[in-house]
Amino acid sequence: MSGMDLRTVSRRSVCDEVYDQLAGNIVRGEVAAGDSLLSERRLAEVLGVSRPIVREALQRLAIAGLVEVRQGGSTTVRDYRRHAGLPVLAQLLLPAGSLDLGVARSLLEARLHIGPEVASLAASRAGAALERPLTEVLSQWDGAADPVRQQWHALEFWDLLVDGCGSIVYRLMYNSMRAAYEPLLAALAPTMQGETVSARPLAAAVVAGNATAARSAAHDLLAPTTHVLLEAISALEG
Amino acid sequence: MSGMDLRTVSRRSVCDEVYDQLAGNIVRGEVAAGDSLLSERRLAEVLGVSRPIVREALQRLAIAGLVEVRQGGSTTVRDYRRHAGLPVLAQLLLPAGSLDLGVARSLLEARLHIGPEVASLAASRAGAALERPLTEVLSQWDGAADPVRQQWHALEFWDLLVDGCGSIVYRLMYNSMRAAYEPLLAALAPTMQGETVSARPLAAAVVAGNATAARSAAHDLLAPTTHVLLEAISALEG
DNA sequence: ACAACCTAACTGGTCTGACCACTTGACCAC
DNA sequence: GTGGTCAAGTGGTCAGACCAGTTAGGTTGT
Repeated sequence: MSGMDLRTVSRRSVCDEVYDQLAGNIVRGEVAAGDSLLSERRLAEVLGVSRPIVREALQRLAIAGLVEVRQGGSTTVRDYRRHAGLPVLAQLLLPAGSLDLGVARSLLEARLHIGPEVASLAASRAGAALERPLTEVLSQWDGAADPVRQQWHALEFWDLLVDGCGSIVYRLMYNSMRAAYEPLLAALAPTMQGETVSARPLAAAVVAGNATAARSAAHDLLAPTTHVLLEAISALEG
Repeated sequence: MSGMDLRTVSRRSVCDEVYDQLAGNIVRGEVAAGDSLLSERRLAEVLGVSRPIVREALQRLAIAGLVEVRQGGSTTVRDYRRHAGLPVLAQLLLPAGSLDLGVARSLLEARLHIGPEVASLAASRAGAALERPLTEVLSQWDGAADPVRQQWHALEFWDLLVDGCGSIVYRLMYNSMRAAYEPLLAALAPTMQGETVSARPLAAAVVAGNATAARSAAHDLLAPTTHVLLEAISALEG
């Protein structure tokens, strides 16, 4: 049994499919901002689904900020750079199955800037209260066999820090950024492996309640892999 | 005509109403994470709308990360702290018409930490290219009669900086944070008025391409109002 | 020619009722 | 216990209809 490596089956509904197709066309720029979408009835016909399903997908696009729906008029594409929320990052990072390098760079930069702040806040606000959960996650992290499993524990580690920093804004940011990152996790796990050894000093600083030490420890953890990946991106861009 | 102060009529659809009711119940904690929602048919009956409308609202809740829908099983409430994206901030900041002070504090802190970074990046990446648009917005900002109009120009000012920083992540964060802030804009405008005088030095540093000066200028702009508001929040909390 | 009006043909918004696919839990046989 | 079976309830999808708002083009009056 232990070697079977099962995972939950993906159960994509028709609505998911429609949403992904439309969202993909928008973020890949195949329809420009201001353009009108086909009418709901036409879309239903073209996609071979019923109109309620098209509408459900359009509702999702609308609250994501990718389209604007007006009764009587046609549904138009919005400029996602101006109106979309952070969760759209996931679509932008992997627009057509391949990584968008500019988006990836932007994500790495933000991580490097916000991560240390989160660690600092967690140290001053949660401090010793994080001792037990952090050591628990750290031991699992060290014990993890392959880099992918390590990465999952790394995310859980940051999850604790983000909770500890007591900021709902950083919490929600983390959720959106994590959701964008997870599809890449397996591919990036080997590179990220270097962060493992720096986690203990960070945890120690946080538990000690030393905000400045936590900030710099977090920077020390994030900076090396950040720079490696940024250089790799520069190289790929030519 | 000039004194009529018209605004676009709000045209709330039934679906919007259902969404707001359900989202409000969730973020106000009136239903706990893990609880099951009523079935779609029951909700339709209770709310007096048709099932397709209930479904559209549920789709929106689902991609917002507030509920989880599973075919065959019941729709359950998720822990928004763990799964919701940044746009939910808008609902959390004004959950029942009155401000949530903890969320507001968190938002102010994040603004103070990220704003200077955005200014710094804009200085090093856009620099002189921002001269014309920034001076234009600044003149409008100064010329604005009342504090509310000033705030709208202030947002436009930051809009330019966020564009100039060349980071899609900060751009999307800004969109979500701005959307949460806008309903409060009128109430906070008098307090924010103090930021007006600090905008010119910030613009000058950015246009000069001086990243460190831009960072500190942005901090000088944001810090005073941030501290005033944080103290006001502390006072209100007792 | 021009302006105002009006109508027809779109658009999205909502409803109804039906059927399918899936999950759950209870019951039953082994 | 273990596994099979089944019924009830859930979400997933569909079809077709009608309401409500927008838009464009034609009509009318001047």
